[in-house]
Amino acid sequence: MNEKYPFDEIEPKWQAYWKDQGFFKVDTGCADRKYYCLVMFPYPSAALHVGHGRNYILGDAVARYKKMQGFNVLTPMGWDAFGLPAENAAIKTGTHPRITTLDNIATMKRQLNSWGICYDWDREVTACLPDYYRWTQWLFIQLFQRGLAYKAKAPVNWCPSCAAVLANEQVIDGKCWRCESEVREKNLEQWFFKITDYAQRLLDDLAKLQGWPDRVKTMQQNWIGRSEGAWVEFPLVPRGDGRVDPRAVVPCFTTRVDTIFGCTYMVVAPEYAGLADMVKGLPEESAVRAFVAEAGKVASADRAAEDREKKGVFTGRYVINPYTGGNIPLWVGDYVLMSYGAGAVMAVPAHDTRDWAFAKKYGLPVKLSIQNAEQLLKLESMDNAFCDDGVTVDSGVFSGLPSAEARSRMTAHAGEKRFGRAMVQYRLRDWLISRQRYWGAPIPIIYCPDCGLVPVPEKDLPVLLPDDVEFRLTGESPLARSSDFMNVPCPKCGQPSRRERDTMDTFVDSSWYFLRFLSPHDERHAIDADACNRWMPVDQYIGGIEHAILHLMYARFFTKALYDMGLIRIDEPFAKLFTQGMICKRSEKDGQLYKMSKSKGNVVSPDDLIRDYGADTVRLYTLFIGPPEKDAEWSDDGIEGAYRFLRRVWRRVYEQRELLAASRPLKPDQSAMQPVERDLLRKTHETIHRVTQDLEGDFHFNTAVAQIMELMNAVDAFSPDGSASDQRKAVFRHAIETVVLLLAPFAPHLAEELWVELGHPAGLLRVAWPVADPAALARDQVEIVIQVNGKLRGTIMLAVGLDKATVEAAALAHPPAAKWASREKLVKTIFVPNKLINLVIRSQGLASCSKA
RNA sequence: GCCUGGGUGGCGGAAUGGCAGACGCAACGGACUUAAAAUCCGUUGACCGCAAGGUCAUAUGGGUUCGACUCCCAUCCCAGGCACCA
Repeated sequence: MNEKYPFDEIEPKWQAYWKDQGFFKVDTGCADRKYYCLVMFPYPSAALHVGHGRNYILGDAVARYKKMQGFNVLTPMGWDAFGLPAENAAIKTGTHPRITTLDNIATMKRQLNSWGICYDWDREVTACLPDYYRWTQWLFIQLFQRGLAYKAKAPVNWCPSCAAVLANEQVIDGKCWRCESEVREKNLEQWFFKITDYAQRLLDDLAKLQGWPDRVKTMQQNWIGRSEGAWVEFPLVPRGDGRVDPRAVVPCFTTRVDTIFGCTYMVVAPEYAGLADMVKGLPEESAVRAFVAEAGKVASADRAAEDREKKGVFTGRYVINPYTGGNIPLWVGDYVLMSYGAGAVMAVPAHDTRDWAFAKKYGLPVKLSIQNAEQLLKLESMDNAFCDDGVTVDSGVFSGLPSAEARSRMTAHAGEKRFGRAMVQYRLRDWLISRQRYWGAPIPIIYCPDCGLVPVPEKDLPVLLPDDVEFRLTGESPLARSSDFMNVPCPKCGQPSRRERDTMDTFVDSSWYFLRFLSPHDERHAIDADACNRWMPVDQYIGGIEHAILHLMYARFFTKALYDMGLIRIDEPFAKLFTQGMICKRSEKDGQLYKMSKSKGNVVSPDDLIRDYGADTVRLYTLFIGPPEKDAEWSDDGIEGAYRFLRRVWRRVYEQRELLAASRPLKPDQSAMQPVERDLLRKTHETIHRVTQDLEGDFHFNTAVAQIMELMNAVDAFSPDGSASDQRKAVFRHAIETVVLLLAPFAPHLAEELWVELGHPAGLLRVAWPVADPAALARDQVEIVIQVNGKLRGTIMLAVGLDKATVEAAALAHPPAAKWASREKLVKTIFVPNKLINLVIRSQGLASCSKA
């Protein structure tokens, strides 16, 4: 050992040691004290920056802490390795995505290792390799066979830049989640997963997720968007020319059936299926057609903008309000969405802001059907709709009812008269999973002219990606141009057929990988049910908030679907979820704070930092930077502080090496201790207690590290010399050993090295996490805060456990407090044992005033 | 508009009813050094005061309480989610 802190020597040494010792190898046959710690597996984009590092460092610290607590810790890692960036690179450079992806994986794996992050690499899974995507395809077929995967023509989100469709969850503010291009609507035949079948369970089971942050649950709840209401059918008034309508009713969904007596017109979406038939041959037909054509040209994102002026035209048709029997005009309007409810709305301008605006614009009638209990509504003086609940008026037999009651009675009435019923609608749409791209798992379906859609038989899986493709951006899957791939006999009848050309959304790959980690090399099954039932759910899942809806909802859906298939016996995959904040850095260009990204030019490479300061410093600073659930700003100065601290710990052990070697472990005899020794012993155990609490709570690594720094400050202040008593040396040694143990999850290399220097056998992960000794925590004197009228006026040291009267007397004898108290009349005293005494005083004059 | 969070020194942040600013960074002063780096010691919320000490201070304004960063009400601002979803 020497004075210099040789991180560059010790770090590779211990990394090799952990690997050789197989510290994180797990036998999933046994699940005693199991702890499945999982960090979201990354897309192998290129190289990691320190912002990415936060997840892995958090996860590694948790895994090491749990390991030291004696848990059987499973921490696997893999690669979400299919995806567009690699294919886009191939279009530019011609290099096959497999090559760039595997290269990137090698780089990132090296970086994770150099960070000292330990995984059970024997369980590594790589989504783009056939031994994984074979099972992704198998799972697709299981979903297909249960009707949970289907093909349908529908208006879908098309990203022109990615030349592929997107799921609803992947459109953020009308833009592609990956490249931020404006998304366009296209009517295409695509593959969907029927996640809407699970809407209610996905919503209900959020209640089971006690270990999830509320905001993630709220986001999923909003996304699922359940609303209760009624389905009401409005009969079409037969047309005058004798033609018969194919469908005689126009149904709509409403959450406000209580307002229906105020419904003065009805509006259908421009895409409404029966619209062309309804207007055929009418004088209004050409105007309706022109309107529909015009609405189709506007991007759906623009149409959805709330401040956009609503437009519409009269269809020439009328419908009958089934409650009033009255005729009301049927309009077509661009503010009605085809994709929600029935694609039609009953318009109640008096009680709906949007209908109000539309009615005012086109001069449609407005009728009150709800009164406000607090303030009488008058149509003449209203300048907007009244949208709150109230009491029904002018509503026939339903008049005079509170809104809630009116809704239930009126819905029941619709049921009796068979023109409607209660209904629940969800905002959630089915998950669009086909992609017109190469670098994904091929959808294992064959189109036979006679048999139709035929799933690829299990024995023929995987459907391998062909190599004879050219990477071009055409909007059609490159697979379509591989004749070897496309042409295949029908598995059922043998006649020439064609394969599905699209590949699956990469979110399918990540929807089940946490199960595959439990049997990564199983060549006969996708999932090992026994291992899953023993080891699932994941005890602690760690990842970014950006997946609050996307990955985290898809994975929940998959788990539930697999549960229903009887493949596993758990129906929620992640017991606890931790979403860490992003690490940002100020851009040198504009001084603004941005998430680290290559395009912003504000990335910090871990490679340089590990070279200059060592992995432990980078880890410690990353944990210390702030509360882990919040975003944080990377500071180059901050890392110096972490480095200084670790070097100080190293130097202290080095400087005191002889004394440390000479000190015997002593049963601390507190009665014989001097106060400074007693204080350091107490500080040591307080630190153990608080660090453990911080880790057991919400991973407050920042305060945990601060506690250890405080203990180290106390150790430095203590600094015994060679002539110190055995007792003193032992207390010192105990404190510094505790620093080393507590640092083990955070700065593991340094901790391992110093542990050996302190004369212990190698292998800190086998050492039990320290437990605070209550006897050491005890104190015989406490500092009591003296307040006068709630203001701090001094502190005194007193024996522990004194009663109120004694403390009050001591406080009154304390000069500064006595000065304040003596002037006035003592009214009462508030006493918090061992903590505080508050003397409440009133001036004589004031006291008499208040009596008067 | 609705739903979540949040607003504390020069900076990152601590404290969830009981000493506001732990810990770290930066800054300043000092020691060591030919010098620098590193290290060590000290100061550091604002204001008044020679000092003892005092006053103010946790977005703003009220309230509850012996006592409020913490609880309640209102307002402003910031971030995230949802949003023409009937």
